[in-house]
Amino acid sequence: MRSADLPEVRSLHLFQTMKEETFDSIVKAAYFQTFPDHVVLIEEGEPADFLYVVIEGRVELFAHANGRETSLAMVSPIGTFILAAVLKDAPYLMSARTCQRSRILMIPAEDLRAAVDQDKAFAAAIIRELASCYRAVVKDHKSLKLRTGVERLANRLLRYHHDQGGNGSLSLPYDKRTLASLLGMTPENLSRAFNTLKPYGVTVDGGTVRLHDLVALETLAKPNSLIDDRRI
Amino acid sequence: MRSADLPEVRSLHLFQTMKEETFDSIVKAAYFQTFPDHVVLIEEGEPADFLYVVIEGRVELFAHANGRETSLAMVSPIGTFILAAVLKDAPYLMSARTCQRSRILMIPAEDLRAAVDQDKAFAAAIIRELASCYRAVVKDHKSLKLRTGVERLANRLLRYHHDQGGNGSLSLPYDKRTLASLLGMTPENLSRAFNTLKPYGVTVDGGTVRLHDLVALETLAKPNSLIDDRRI
DNA sequence: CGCATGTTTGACTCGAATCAACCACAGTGG
DNA sequence: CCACTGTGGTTGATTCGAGTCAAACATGCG
Repeated sequence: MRSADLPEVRSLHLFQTMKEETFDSIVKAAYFQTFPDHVVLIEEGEPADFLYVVIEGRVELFAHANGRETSLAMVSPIGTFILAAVLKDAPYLMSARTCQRSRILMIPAEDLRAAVDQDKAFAAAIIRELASCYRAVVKDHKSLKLRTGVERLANRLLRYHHDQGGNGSLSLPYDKRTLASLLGMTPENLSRAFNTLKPYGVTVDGGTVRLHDLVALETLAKPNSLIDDRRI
Repeated sequence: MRSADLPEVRSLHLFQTMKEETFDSIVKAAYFQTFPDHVVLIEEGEPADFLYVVIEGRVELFAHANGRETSLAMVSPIGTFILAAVLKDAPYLMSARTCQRSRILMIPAEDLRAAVDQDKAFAAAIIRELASCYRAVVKDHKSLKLRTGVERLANRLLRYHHDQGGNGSLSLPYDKRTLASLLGMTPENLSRAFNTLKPYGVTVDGGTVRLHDLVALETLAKPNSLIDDRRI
C-alpha cells in the first residue's frame, strides 16, 4: 500500500496501540484498493476472507431477506466493517457496497487473527472496537423497537445537528432513500415524517435541514443518551 | 461461592480456556447470589459494576424509552450478560430482571478487566463471546427490519422446534407476553399471529405448539441461516 | 368460591407500506 | 436553446400490518 496512507491507518483507534511489528505484519499482508461508486464489495453468506477498513469514501452495509432489503449502517473513514465475522471465521451477516468512490484497505482474515493472537495491545483494541460495535447495534435495535418512525427521524436529526456544530442547521449525510432505509422506513414515509416535523420547526430544502425550534423538537423526540449518544 | 459450582462456571466457554490462576482471581473476587422471581438486577443507565453469569434460573434483558418497554433477550444457564458495558466501563444499555428464582454469579468489573489484561487465552475467549453477542443482535435486528410479525413468529417456532428435537412438537420457553415482546409485537398480536399460522398446520395448546405441516410453515417462514441459525 | 393473572377475541384506530401519479432537476443530445 | 429522459423526491389514495381499548375467558391458587 501507499506509504503515505500508513500514518492514517495507524492513527485509527484499532491500530494505534499495537506493536510496530504487528502493524508491519498486517500492512505487508494487506491490499489497498480503490473502488468506484456502487460496487458490491461483499455479499452476506460469503466466508469472511478480509477485514475491510474504509480510508476514503463511504460504504453502506445492507442485508436481504424475503425479497426485502434494508440498510444496516454506513461506514465512513476511518472505520472498519465485518470485524465480528472475521474474528469468528464465520459467514458475513451483511452485504457491503460503496456509495462513493472509495479507497479501502483489505486485511486477510488469517493475518488479522494471527495479529490478535500475537499482540496483547491489539487484542485489547479489538475488544474495545467489538464492544462499541455491539453497543451501536443494541442502540439501533432499541430505537427500532421503542420508537415510531417520526421519533427515530427526529432523534437522528438532533444527532446530525449536534455532530455538525449545533448552529440550527444540518446537512443530511446521505440521500433520503438511504436515510429512510437506515431508519427502517420507506422513502415515501420519510417524506411524510419530515412533514409531520414541520410544526416542530423543521424545514427541509434538499439535503439541508433547519431546526427552528430545538425545544419543541426535543420535546417530541425525547432523546435518550442510551440510544442516541454514539460515544458511550 | 460454593465450590460445587466452580466446575460448572469453569465449563462455560468463556472461562474454559483461561489460566487456572486467572480463574482463581476472578472466583475470589466474585459474589454468588440467589434472587427470587421478578427481581430487577440492574437498570439501564447505571454504571457497569459487575458482569453477571446466570448459573440457574433465567434472566430477561429489557429496555425502556418514551414510556414503552421491550424485551431484548433472555439469558439461560450458563450465560452471561452486560459484557460489553463492563469491558467499556460504560453505562448498561439494558435492564435485567429475573423471571425465575435464579442463582447468579457477579464478577466485579474491575477484576474482570484485570483478568482480560493478564490472560491472553481469556482475552481470546472474550473476543469470541463478544463477536457472538454482536452477531446475535445483528440477526435480531435484521429479523425485525426484514420480516413481518407472523414471519418472525413462524421462524421462532421453527427454531424452538429444531432445538427441542424436531419431533413435530415444541413447548414455548417463556410465557406468551414475553415471547411477544421479544418478537417485537403485543400479546394480542401474537395471539392473532398464532391464528394466522393455523392454516399452516400450527396448533397451540397452552405452552405446547404442534407443527403438523413443516413444509407449509417453512414455505411461509423462509428461514434464513443468516438470521435464524444461532451457531454461526 | 372468589380473585388474580395470563390469554384470547372483537371493534376500532393508527402507523406504515404500497401503488400510482406527479414534480423538480440535472444531464444529454438534437 | 429547448425538448427528452432518468433520477430522486413528493403527494395522494388505498391497503395492510400492528397497536389500543375493552370485554370475555381460562386457569390456577388461596
